[in-house]
Amino acid sequence: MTNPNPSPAPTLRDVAEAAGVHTATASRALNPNTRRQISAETARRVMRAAQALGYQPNSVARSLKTSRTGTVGLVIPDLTNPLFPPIVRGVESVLESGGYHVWIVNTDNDAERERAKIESLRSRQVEGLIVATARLEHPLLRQLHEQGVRMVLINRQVEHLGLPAVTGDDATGVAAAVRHLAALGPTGIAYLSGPLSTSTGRVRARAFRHAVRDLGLSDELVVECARWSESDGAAALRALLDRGARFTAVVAGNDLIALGCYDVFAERGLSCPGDVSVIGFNDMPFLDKLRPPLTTVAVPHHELGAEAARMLLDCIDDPGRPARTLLLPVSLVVRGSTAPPGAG
Amino acid sequence: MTNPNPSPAPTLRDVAEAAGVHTATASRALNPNTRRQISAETARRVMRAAQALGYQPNSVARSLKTSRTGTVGLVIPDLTNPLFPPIVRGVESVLESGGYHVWIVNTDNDAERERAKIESLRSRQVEGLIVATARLEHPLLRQLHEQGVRMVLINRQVEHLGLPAVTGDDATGVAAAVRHLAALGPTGIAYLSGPLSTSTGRVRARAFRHAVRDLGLSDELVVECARWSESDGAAALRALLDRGARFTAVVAGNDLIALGCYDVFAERGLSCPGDVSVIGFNDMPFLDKLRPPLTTVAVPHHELGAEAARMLLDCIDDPGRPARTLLLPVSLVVRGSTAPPGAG
DNA sequence: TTGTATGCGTTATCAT
DNA sequence: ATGATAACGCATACAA
Repeated sequence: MTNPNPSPAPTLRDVAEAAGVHTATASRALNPNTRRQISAETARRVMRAAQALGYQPNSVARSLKTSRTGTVGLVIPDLTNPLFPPIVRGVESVLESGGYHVWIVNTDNDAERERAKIESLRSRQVEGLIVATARLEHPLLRQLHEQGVRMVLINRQVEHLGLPAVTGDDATGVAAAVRHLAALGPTGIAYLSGPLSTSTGRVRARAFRHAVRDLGLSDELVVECARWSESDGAAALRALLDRGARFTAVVAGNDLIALGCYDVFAERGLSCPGDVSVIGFNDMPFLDKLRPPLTTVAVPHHELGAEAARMLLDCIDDPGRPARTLLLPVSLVVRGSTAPPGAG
Repeated sequence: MTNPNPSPAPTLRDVAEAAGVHTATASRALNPNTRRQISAETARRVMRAAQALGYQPNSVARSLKTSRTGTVGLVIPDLTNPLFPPIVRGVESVLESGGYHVWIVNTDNDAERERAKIESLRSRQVEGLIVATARLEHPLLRQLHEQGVRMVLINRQVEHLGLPAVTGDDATGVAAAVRHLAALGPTGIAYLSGPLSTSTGRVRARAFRHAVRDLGLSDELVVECARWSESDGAAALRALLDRGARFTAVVAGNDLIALGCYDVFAERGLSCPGDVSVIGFNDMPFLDKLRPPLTTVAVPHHELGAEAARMLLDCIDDPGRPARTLLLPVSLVVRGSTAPPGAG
């Protein structure tokens, strides 16, 4: 049953010999596009031989010959962040129907690892890249762009680079969050920002300042988190509390940062939403089952991935086409973590 | 800035010409293993030329020549299940330090998609497979095994196939869960099983029956879920309640099924753990923030992935080595979803 | 319709 | 130490 020493995989040559034709003929018979050049009879013979031998074309050889691999790379900062798997699925759903295969790599938010992984993707001749790790300053992406690498950014952008990108409408989402909190009653609103080295962090933070100022509120209560993580969110909120800031509502840069607030509430004996309301960003799975259920801004992650994939296919088909930025609509999802101050 | 028509990537030949040597010499100079055959002087010249041209070796061509791709495939049923990303990370961490790259594919729990993806991986000449989609009856995996494909199963096994596998110690975990519930007081315990077409489903269900029988309790309260999902878990619990079953505790086949129970509790006005205790399996992220925090059995997913990767490396190094099954220890994590009947 | 010949970019086996 | 040559498996321009 076990077969430690399998016979080598059959090649096109084996098929051709079995069918009594030349490899060129076999190649044409096996390829749907060229099959019509071949008599139906020989085509059948070849295909039968291939079937019998269990022939599977060697994509490596084919790619070398055609200089087309039919693969694109997808660069993700952290697959364990629930935000990204739906993006992956969206990307795959479109690219697969376009005949492409997706090579997912994880960078762990590490620039050196990112460099190595992208280098590996390129050496494997991917035909394009979908990148979710962009920072505002990103020499590597800049360089790739200058080298003519087909590339679409997702969720985040690079400054002054004119790269095609698909993101959620962060500014509108943050504004909606702030308005929702303000409508609950007079209040001070704090903002726990994601890293300002990313466009997402920067855009949301700026939108927060604008939104609170428009309402005549203070825009001073802002703390930056070093990473988009629970622990950094917790640290930021602790810092805010420790400096004696007065507020009854928190907007978090994303859901993970909001979850960090939950930890601090427990530590400090604060009730949410009674003492402090919190609002997240992304609407990652299972937020409705938290204590309390987290109010958040829903971003259509699957669609984000799908649209980015479509854009990449367009880039590959027509390299000269101008770069577009697509902003997908977001929506406020009100749950139990926001309420009028002093209520519940 | 934009470069729609980039110059073609430099090849080894370009480097050789620039350095004034033959391609063979350039190849040897650039490869750390063969560099010592070359004079230090020419090696330097070649490497400098490569640097200057921005040369990157073409892995496709190299793979064709060496018949080694340095890649392995990782077959995942559903990346959006929070259980799998940590496994992916574990696999990657080991394989990368072994010089391999991981190609992740998502099957969406669909057999046809699985077949297509694995075929694609094979045509791309992956050197081995780590498979997390196994069913007890799995003709495709059986066939691959007979063809001598190097393969390690993770989390689930195939019946009667003697494939190397790494899983959590499900039976011990379920037994611990049942004992925990029994210790809380006299009670009827129900079991919401995962699909019995998977080894994980089968092993856990059997362990449940044994555990309750050992305690002199009924083993009749078992319902099978068609999939490992929240909605199927909810449906199973509804079915149990609708047939008037009497129980004060539920063991769920995994955490998602347990989350489905939360939905039904809300629908039917049941309090957890007051009316019914629930216990999950896996300890996926964020369970501690649920209402109530979910008691569960923690499985070391990262380690699962890492060990499977080590096993695969062993299989590749020594194809003749006998298949081993590795059972990693699990641990009960008691949180708020379990309590003595009628309490809190 | 089919066969012949060539080359994709690289490495390995010969020579020298 | 380096160069010449061939070959990996396949697809295609060209010839027949």
